[in-house]
Amino acid sequence: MSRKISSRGIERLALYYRYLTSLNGSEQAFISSEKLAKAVEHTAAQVRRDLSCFGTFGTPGRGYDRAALEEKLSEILGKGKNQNVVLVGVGNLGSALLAYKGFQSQHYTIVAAFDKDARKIGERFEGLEIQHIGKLDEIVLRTNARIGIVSVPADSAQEAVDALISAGIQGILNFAPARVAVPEGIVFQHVDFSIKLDRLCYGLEHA
Amino acid sequence: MSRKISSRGIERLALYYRYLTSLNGSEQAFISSEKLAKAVEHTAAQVRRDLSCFGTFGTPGRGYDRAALEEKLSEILGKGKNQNVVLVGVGNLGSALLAYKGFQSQHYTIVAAFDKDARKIGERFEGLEIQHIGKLDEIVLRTNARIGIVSVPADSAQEAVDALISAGIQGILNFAPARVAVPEGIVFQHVDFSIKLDRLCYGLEHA
DNA sequence: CGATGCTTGTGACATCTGTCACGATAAGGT
DNA sequence: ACCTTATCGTGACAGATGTCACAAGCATCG
Repeated sequence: MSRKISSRGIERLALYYRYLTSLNGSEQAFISSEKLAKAVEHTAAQVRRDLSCFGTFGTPGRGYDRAALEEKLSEILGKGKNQNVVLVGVGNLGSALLAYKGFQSQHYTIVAAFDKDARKIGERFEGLEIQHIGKLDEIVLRTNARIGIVSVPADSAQEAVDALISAGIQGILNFAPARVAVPEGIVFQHVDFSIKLDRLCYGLEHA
Repeated sequence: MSRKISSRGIERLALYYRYLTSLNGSEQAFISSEKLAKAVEHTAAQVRRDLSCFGTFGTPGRGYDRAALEEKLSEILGKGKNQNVVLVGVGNLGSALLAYKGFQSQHYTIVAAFDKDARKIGERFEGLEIQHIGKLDEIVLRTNARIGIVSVPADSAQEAVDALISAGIQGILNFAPARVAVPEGIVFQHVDFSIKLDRLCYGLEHA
């Protein structure tokens, strides 16, 4: 309880959770901070510190109850209930994301896909019919989606974000390589491939 | 020159660079740390500090020479020459990455795509013929590619990474949601969608 | 039931990262 | 030539993040 979790700490929690689910069921009933640390490539102290931010659920001499910890992390990360997600921009990246199994497996369901290109409307991807962006409000309302994925080109990103927010979306995962302005209170995450590539390239130059 | 650049600092450099190229050519000949900061949503002091790590190329009273700064950043980031890139795993995500214009535009060229599924070999995507993973060594050698993109499922990630490294690849951009071991000296970057989604979800819960 | 061994939770410390504020410097006008 | 204005570069500071190391706690065994 001693300290506030760091922003990066939250991502580590998600890693811990992913690891725990990956050894699904059985195995050992308890897991030590040491083992957990090895699995996600961090230090044992780091793991304990992160977890201690949300209470004390380890037992000295044994470690953490695997199932209980998994459950607790699920709760902390807000994975208790399924999350409905809408996606805007069904280009190459958008359709890859629609098909990406990594999302579906973990409590996320993409319930609708939108585009503004009239030619795409009506096409089906992965069982979803692409809808016109104009129907966003109605569908967000009906599905109670709280999360929106933006996979449009850079120059349409702000427009897409604005539309999502005005439709009532509270969290946005942006894949467009552009800075966008979001009002206070909206949770925002940016995934930027090309910056990572540049980062890689820098590493190669300065080896 | 005063301080060593931070890891995040490098990503900011890439942002500065992206911004500078976005106002391609003309406009104003000079740009201040203030303007640059606004554009990428950081502070002016941050921008100056980041740039100062690589020398002193601003002029008090005027700012930074736009073209010179762009050139300098290009050099720092190792973008002077074109980089050949190979891609392993042509599933949904892989084909999206092949088509992703964001890469091609900035000094990166995907020169080959590999898969281990025999049914996919020979198919063409974006002008590239998908090759069997067995040809990796030969093609890396011929094209002088230094960077590899991994877009295989989680359980094949380590295998793909090992193959790339033994073929002589020096930098890896991994999209598979898995931890992989890489030897000392290999530059490694991980893009993890689902962790970002989890991060988002946490933000929604603890608003 | 006490001794032993393992592992947690956390105070204190170390390090990394970002911000502030100000002296220094260049350009342009008077 | 000097004053004004704009803006840089950076020392000093502040805050965030990660590591160390150890007292305290539970389990197990003889």
